[in-house]
Amino acid sequence: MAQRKTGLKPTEAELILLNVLWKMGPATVRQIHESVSHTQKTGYTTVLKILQIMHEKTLVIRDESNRAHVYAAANSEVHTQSSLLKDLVTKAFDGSTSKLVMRAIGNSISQKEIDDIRQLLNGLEE
Amino acid sequence: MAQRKTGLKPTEAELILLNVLWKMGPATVRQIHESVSHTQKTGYTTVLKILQIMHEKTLVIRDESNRAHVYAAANSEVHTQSSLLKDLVTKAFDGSTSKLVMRAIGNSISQKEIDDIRQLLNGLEE
DNA sequence: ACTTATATACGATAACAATCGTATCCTGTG
DNA sequence: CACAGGATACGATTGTTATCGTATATAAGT
Repeated sequence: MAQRKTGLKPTEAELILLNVLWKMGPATVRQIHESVSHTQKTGYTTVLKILQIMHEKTLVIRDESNRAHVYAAANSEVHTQSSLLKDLVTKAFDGSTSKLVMRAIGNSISQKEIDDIRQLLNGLEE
Repeated sequence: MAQRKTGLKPTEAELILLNVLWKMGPATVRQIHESVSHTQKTGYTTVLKILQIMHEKTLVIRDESNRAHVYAAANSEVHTQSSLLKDLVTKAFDGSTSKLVMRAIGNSISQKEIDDIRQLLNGLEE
């Protein structure tokens, strides 16, 4: 029931690694594992394996010119965020972005965040 | 790497069934399957099985007083939506709700939706 | 050249998700 | 009361995710 073809959604663990790559930029497995091990207790080869799988899925690209391969996210953070949001909108919000937005806002949000959003709305209108 | 204890996230298939229950209210397996089979080609016993699992996970409650058990969502749509959003915010938006909101709005949204959101922001401010 | 440290590759495993087939169990009707 | 229709229960199967252990390869010192 999951799509394998186009528009593949990163799994839980994959998303964690992508976040690291977006923050750090291209990095070796060792660097990625180092970074991730602050919060996760996952082993080195596990991270390696996940990255290899992500490579097959083309979620990351890698430079193999050096012995220690250098991995980088294949898609931008923005692109991936949009994709995940779109997925959630269709599956849990009846396809309505505004429903999602209003639910998100309703949850809890600061005055500054409200201002930021209003600002964005103004910018959108022309 | 998934939490089993509290705050359990419905899976793909489970979310589809929850959506049906939210729309229809309490329903039997047959009714649910009927409704879902318009868009999914899933079998009757599959739906039954998923509902049984959801019952174990307490995602649904059921009334067994009649032969055909009557299932109902254990949590409200709003509650579940909020929970899913919170999950996504922490995993893909660095914990920032406004980042998520702005990304969602940036995606594509109609004038009416913009108005709706602005309305809500105004209401929030006192 | 040998050894050591470090990389990747590969295969196995356990948990979970999704899907059914089959068995079993009511229950209303003739 | 027997039985046919329809409901739940119970595995079994397949695919995916996450996790490692072990094997193998390679580069750098000594």
